[in-house]
Amino acid sequence: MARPRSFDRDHVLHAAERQFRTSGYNGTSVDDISAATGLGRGSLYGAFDGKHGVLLEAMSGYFARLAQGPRKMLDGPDEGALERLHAYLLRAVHGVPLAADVPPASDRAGAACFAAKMALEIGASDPEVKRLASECFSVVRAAVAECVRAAQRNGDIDPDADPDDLAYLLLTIIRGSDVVGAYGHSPDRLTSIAESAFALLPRPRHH
Amino acid sequence: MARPRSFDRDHVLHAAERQFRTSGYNGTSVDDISAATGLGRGSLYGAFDGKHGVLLEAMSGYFARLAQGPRKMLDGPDEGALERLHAYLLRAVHGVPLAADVPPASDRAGAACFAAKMALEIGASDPEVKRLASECFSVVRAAVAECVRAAQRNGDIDPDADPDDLAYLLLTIIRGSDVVGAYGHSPDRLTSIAESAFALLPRPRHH
DNA sequence: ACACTTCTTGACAAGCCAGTACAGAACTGC
DNA sequence: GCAGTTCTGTACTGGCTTGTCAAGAAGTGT
Repeated sequence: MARPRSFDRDHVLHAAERQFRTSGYNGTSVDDISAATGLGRGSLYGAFDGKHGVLLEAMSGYFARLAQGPRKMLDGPDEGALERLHAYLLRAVHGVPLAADVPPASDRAGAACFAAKMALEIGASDPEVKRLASECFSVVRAAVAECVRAAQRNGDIDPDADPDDLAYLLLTIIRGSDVVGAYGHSPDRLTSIAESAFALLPRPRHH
Repeated sequence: MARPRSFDRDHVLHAAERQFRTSGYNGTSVDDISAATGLGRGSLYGAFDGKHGVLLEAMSGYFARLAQGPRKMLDGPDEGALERLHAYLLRAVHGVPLAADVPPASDRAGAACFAAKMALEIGASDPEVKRLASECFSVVRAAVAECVRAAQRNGDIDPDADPDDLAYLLLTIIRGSDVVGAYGHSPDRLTSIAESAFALLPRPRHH
């Protein structure tokens, strides 16, 4: 029995995320968010709780989206696990797509992990941002570890290797490609990094 | 024939770097720099050129320091090259020390690559910062690649492996440990990541 | 059709920030 | 000791930023 919101919450959060991504947290003003989303100041403070609230909700939305990606690409039967890991790695080094778009190769910096970027900028003084970023990393790491275990069950990865160690290493490579890839290196180089990492995975010793 | 400066330039730049590291570029005001360095506004604008000038000079100083690290640890005869690479990797994942201090394990986030952090925050709109960061990456990558080549000459790494590919991969892991290590993971985990990466390096096939 | 609730818009005030200007201090060289 | 030059500290200004407030618009349910 009241006036409904005239904007799509997710759409607004996407626009805000894009703005935070390009200008950083401290680099974007409320007016910037207002311009990017089309919302007035009052609406922003009513629906969210100002700049910081927008960030937190945008990061939560990002987390929900991010969590789905690896699971959809990595979960599955043991048989194709290694191939799924391969495909995921190749895609992950090129960044996380903002929405359903394809990751644009021309703007690798803009496709860097949103959580990582925010955590690096303000995580030291913002425990909530820090926690959200940790969760983002954990969900990827867990999915990768599970896929490694599946590949081990299928005899494609050395069963003596610690799947958690490998998952940490792969996560580190993926995050590293955000910063290495963003500045000065071509998409081809990123692909080559992913291929090198994949080729180095410990294969089972031949009987 | 004039009054000399009463402060040590490098000392000031170190303090400014520390401030930029903890608060980010947009998160630190000129007054913050003033408080951190002890210099007044006038001196800051006279010696450097305001906030941006301080950042650029701090990054240049960082670059000079950074460039020395890998060279001192990695350059040398072919014989110990693999061991030197091992030692460097183990140290690099724990961050870059600010000065001659030991890298404090309790503040891995603060020991992240200064250039990478600044580039991620403002590199998209600041070509000079972007360029300085790229140079930082290049100097590390070149030193690592040279060490890989030395290890190959000594028969410790598969001669068929592309040393540049490996160097890119190792650089990516080192940069990734900045963000992965900073949030939620213990120093032991970082060591384990470095050991895993080292163990996966392609060894020469036995004759 | 009406009353009620919520949303939206624009404006406002208090505070912060970067950069400048000016006055005084300190040091050098003669 | 003095003139000249540079450094140092502080006050000031114009602009930007954040968060709030009040007035009007837009639906909802009866």
